[in-house]
Amino acid sequence: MAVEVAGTAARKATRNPEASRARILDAARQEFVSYGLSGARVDRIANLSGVNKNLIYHYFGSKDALYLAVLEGIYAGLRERQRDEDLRELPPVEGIRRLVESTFDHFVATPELIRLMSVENIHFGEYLKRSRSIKPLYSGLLDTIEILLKRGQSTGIFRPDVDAVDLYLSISGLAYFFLSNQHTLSWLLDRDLAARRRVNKRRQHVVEVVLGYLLGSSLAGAKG
Amino acid sequence: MAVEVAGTAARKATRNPEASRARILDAARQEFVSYGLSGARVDRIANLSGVNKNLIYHYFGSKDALYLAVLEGIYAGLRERQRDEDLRELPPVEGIRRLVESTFDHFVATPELIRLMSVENIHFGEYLKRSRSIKPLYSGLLDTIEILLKRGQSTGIFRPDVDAVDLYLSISGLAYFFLSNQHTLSWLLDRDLAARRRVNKRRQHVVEVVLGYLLGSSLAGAKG
Amino acid sequence: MAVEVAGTAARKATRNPEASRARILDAARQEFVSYGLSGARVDRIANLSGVNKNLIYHYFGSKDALYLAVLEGIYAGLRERQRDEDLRELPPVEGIRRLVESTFDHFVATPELIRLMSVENIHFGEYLKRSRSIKPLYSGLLDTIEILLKRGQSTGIFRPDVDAVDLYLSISGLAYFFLSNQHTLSWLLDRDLAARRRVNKRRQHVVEVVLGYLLGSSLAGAKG
Amino acid sequence: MAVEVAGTAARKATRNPEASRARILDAARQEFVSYGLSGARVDRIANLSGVNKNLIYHYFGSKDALYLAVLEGIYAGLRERQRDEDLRELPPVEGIRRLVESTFDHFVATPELIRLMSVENIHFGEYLKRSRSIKPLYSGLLDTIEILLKRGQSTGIFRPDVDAVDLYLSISGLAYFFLSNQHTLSWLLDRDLAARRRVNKRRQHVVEVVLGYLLGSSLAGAKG
DNA sequence: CATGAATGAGATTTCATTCAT
DNA sequence: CATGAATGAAATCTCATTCAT
Repeated sequence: MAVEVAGTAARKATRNPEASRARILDAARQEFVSYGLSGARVDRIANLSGVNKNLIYHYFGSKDALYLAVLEGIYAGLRERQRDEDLRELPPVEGIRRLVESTFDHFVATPELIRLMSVENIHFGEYLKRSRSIKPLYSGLLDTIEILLKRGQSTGIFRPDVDAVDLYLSISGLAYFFLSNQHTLSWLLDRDLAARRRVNKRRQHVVEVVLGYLLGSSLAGAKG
Repeated sequence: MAVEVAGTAARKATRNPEASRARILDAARQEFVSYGLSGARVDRIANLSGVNKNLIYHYFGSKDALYLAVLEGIYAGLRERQRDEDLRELPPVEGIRRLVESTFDHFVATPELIRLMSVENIHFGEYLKRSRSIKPLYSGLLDTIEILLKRGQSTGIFRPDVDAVDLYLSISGLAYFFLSNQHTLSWLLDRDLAARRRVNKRRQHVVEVVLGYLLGSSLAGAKG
Repeated sequence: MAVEVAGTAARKATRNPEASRARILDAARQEFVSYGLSGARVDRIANLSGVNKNLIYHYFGSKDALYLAVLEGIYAGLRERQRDEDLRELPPVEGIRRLVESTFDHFVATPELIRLMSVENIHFGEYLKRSRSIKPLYSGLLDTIEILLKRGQSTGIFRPDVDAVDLYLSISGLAYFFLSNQHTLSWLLDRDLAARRRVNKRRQHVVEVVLGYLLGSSLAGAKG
Repeated sequence: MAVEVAGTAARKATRNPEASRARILDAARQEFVSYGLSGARVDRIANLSGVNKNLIYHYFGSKDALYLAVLEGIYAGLRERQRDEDLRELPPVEGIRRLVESTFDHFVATPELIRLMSVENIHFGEYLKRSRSIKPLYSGLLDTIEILLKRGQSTGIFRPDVDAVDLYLSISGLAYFFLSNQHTLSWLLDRDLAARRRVNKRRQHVVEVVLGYLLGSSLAGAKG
């Protein structure tokens, strides 16, 4: 009888275990994203998902385990979209540009990701480390970067001595900080960092910084 | 003649309000940094600081107000050390380099700052916005960057069309992400990002990225 | 097959929400009546009602809200028993006599009412004013008095110029003070005002005062 | 140096034990009157009186003892003003009228008295009973009433069989209820009972009720 | 006489979790 | 599979009172 209605309001029982499970996960993601791990409330998750609180424990065992399930789902989405393997064949500059842009875009499109990454680091990454599913997602990422770097360096367009890890951290960090700390920064700098124009501008800037660094002569490293 | 003993164990009452207040703030900083706002426990702060729990409420009024006091203290420290005004007189490249380095160094030296910034953004910056003391600290920062940029651009060493806000976000972000997300990144990338060598290398990299971007021709922005 | 045992000792959980709610309300009434609002203790209410303390918050939200619920229950009982509408048809003297007696009797039968009225006035009636349910109970009362007064005055038995509000206040006040201040008055006047004989005597006295006033010539108002 | 300033704001230390003691009592009266015994806060009394909290304990020993001191002060004032002995010589009607009026007037002039009487009865009169000073104040009251009654009855103007205790309770109760329950009654009856006109009207009404009863034929007691 | 600092016990309220059906 | 009722432990906060000077 129950009609599935999209939205966030509470709904009636479905007698459909898959749907219940999914709705719990959905609500939990919202809750953990909004309030962090300690700040999240199981009661609110139950209300939001429209299921009985006990079902949450039935399916997930504990608040912590539920958080971990949410975390895994979010990270899976991140790496799925980055799909870096496709980039390996591209011309190096184009490949890097695409990697920078897709990283930036995914961060922008999934603010939940940013917040959960912050939350997880507040908790010293201990839940991430418990996960079996997340780490494998990262296996190919550095390889992709390394391949693009090597190809770019072999033709002399990219500066030598660029570390793939550092480059990855820079690509992510240039987008991440801007987004993760948007609330404090907007206030402190008197700019609305969430404004569409600002975001677009930032995207271009990040690309320029990464490519400017890679393409620039290494003189920059010399004493100013 | 109670001897002041350094460390974290509880101590006896001091009958010295300044000292009590300071010890509470100290313990609170540790607690909020370790567990976030929701995860922090007033009991632990009382134990850690060696004062009666009530004294915390006597001096600070509430857990939230105590958090705000900690936040203000931390931010004051950040901007105090950045002391950007001194940099305005330097040659532009040198000025930027110093700004990058001091930002990086302060972040590294004050891991508490990074964590509290994360915590605060998880809470949408609402406590920061309540503070009267923090925002003024940021008033001169963008001016400094703008001055250095202008001077560098007027002699043609810096690329044109660089936005001071974007530059500041990049300088900070390149250091911040690496530090704030150290726990998850170390695990996912199979590198110990906290290792001294890694940190030093990162410092140099960040300088190179920023200067590489500023000094590089703007061709980088062109299609790959 | 848990057997319901009457009394005030704690009982096991009933898994019957109506019963739990009722037991909480019951215990709360006793507690607020005995100690006032500030003096009441949620812990005692929990013990007395035999439920977990949290259940009180689950059902009522806060100590204050629980107090309001108790207050509403008590007032509802008062006006229900007064059932003044029935009196409108009676001969005026008989109607007033019955009103006086039923008011007196209900006050005597429900000492909790008197105490809660005192408690509420100590708190400036602020909870009463928050209630949506109480005020409507009083809508017909003054009408009833007015009707009886008019009819008695038209035949000349009741003195003219009697204000219904004043009459109601006198009817209530003559009974109320005797009961509400019983403890101090018994001590100060060296009489046991709670004694059955005294109460019966007082009941008769109150009727006589009210009717004596209404039936007497208005000469009494003249300078002695 | 310290200048004595009238008012309720906190003042500096006076090094004047009598003044300090008086100021504490003053503030305590306000506090107990406003919030009752359980609701009163020692901290507020200290602030209000402008003395160190410890001094309160120095002079009065405990919150309870301070409350008792306030209570005694208030009751002393009541009986002092009633000065019923003066009334014994008056013509009976005049004597009763004066007693009614002075009781009413003192209640109106000293709202604190009404509230403390309520507070004390909420606490079952247990503090009053501990007082040595209060009870003696009431010794002559019933005698006065009895004398006036006897004289009025001997000349036939007053009805026979009037109990002095009942009469006293009626005189007080007719004024007390109107004042003590002003907050709830004003709300429930949709009348501002605190309005000057209302109070004046009530005063006259109370006199009329008492004298109407005393002067009326005892037929009123007969079945209506 | 007087004070500012500090305390301990206990108050209200919260919250993850389990019970009984 | 699913639920509404209930719980225990612990959280934040309050308040009368005492300490040390």
